[in-house]
Amino acid sequence: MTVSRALRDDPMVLPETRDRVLEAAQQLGYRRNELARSLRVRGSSGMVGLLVTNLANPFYAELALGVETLCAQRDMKLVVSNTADNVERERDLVDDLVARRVDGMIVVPAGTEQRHLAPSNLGGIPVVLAARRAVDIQVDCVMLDDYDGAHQITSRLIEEGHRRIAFVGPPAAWTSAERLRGFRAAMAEARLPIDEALLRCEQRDVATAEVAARELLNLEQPPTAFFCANSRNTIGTYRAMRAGRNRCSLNGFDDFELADMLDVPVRLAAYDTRAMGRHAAELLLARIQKREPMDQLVRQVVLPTTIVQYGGPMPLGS
Amino acid sequence: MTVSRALRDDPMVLPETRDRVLEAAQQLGYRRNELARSLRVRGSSGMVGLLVTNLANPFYAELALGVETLCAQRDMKLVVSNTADNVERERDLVDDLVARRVDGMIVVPAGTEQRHLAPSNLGGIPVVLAARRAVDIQVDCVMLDDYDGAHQITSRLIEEGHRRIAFVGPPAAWTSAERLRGFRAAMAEARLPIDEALLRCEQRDVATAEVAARELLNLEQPPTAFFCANSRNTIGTYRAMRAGRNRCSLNGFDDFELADMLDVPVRLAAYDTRAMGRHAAELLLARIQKREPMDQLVRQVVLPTTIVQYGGPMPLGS
DNA sequence: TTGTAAGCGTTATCAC
DNA sequence: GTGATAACGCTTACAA
Repeated sequence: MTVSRALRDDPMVLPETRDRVLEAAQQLGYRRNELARSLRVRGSSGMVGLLVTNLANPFYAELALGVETLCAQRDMKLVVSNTADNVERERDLVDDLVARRVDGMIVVPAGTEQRHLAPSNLGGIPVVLAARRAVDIQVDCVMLDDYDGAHQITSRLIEEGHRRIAFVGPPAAWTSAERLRGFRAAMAEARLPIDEALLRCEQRDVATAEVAARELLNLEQPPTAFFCANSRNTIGTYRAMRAGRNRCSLNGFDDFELADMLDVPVRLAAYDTRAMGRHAAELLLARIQKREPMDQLVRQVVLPTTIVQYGGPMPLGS
Repeated sequence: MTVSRALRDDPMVLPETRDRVLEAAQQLGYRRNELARSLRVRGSSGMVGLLVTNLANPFYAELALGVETLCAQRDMKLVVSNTADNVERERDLVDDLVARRVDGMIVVPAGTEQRHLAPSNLGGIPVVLAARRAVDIQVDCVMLDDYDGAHQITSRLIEEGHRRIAFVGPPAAWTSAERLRGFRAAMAEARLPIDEALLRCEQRDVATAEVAARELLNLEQPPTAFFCANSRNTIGTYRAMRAGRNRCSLNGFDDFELADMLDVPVRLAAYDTRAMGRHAAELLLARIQKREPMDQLVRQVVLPTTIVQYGGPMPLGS
């Protein structure tokens, strides 16, 4: 008992005793068993769960780092898993995190089926959604102003005279859908028709994006500009443009390394991914520490995007 | 007790009873407490620790994904932390992983001071080192043939007639030191002197690498070729070359996205990072399952590098 | 096939 | 200030 107190820096123990205990522990290589501790002290396993769709994507890696940084400050450990955009798997992983009694979790939801993320299914463990919006559930989330970023970029293209603008992006997980919505809205506001043949939303990686872009470039009436809904698609499109020696306007979502070094001007809706991770962690840690019931009042953080332009003037339309 | 058995799929329970239990559990949203379970069943918290130096570095993100993939197959969870190349922090994190009774851990050691990673200090928990060599301790590790990759690249440069070759890299953590050793060896074999003014080993990120490369390019006798010890330095050097409109031979370690799209030819010692993560996880899982004492026989996996060349013929020396 | 008792390593509570 | 006792939720061993 005294050992327990000493290791916990409880003031109810003589400094001398404390020192003797610590020394003995040192000698024996003794370490308090955190498993046993968390079993007794409920609501403090000292672990936070993080579920992302693809760890190797620089985007989520940055997000993870942001989360980790903040958690590390509070001496909390991160349990990270990959959902691979699979809702089934996500459900299982969430389940496991609950069973492990993590103090909270941050999830990039794989889909719009999110019932398993509702507070009532988590035994009171707080959740924060990141990067994607909550659908039909009341939980904190931090996301990007996807709609606005897409709207801004599209509007600029229209101002520059573009009429045939292609949209290439990943399957319509929420963020991509929002970006498409911003694109459509900007076109509608300018009373421009959308050629559905110029919309391609199935590309998850660079290789498939390149194929899709090439097909678009080979159309009888190719687009004069591309709006790519994420970095994978921007890079794939760039590859296709370069291979075909095409010269149209390249625009996209997400900044990426070397974007400013391409031999084609690029305009991007950029943002601070790491900050997003930090914000998510902040929301979560606030819930954890204040022990607020999850149904308190839901907080939403929407981070802005910044339009950046690399490599000289953008090609004009028509 | 029967519940415990039913949830564990113990055959010693009537199928009917089992079904009733499972249904009730479903109804009540009951989940077995994994913390309590791991407390009783020693050596199976179902968690693996992963310590990397920088999560946001695509290199480690890929490594993490490789590890995660394999662990997920065995239904093990990953506790990931960032050491930020800080040995003190690494020591604390290792300590915490031991206290959490992880089933094993994979560590990218921050330095050469690795006593805290020796089996005797881990209470029997197996470790595998990744990416960097074990120093003065007997543990499994999986690494790259850093020496050979650097040697090959340098040799080619010499064949191409280069005499003034600059080496730019991060501080001499093991991998960088090995690469420098390979560089020196190739030069020595060709009986070429090394101009120590062309060696810069302090750059951890792209920005500082760019500065270092610019300084080298501004020397009275600038190098005719660069050998960069990692992707951060390769990219930084590329930026400096491009800004200065210099045209010398660009070579480096690590493949990276868009390397093939630069407007300068590049030669790289490339390798499969994800495979490295998988190998590390395989070694670890083997130890975990076989419950081999850590001092059994140490396994080392050395992964080869492949020289790739992008963007046409490389500039010749002299 | 099911239930009982003990114990995993810690901490809350209450005596001393 | 220190120590005994019970309890956290589970599983192993054994009895019913």
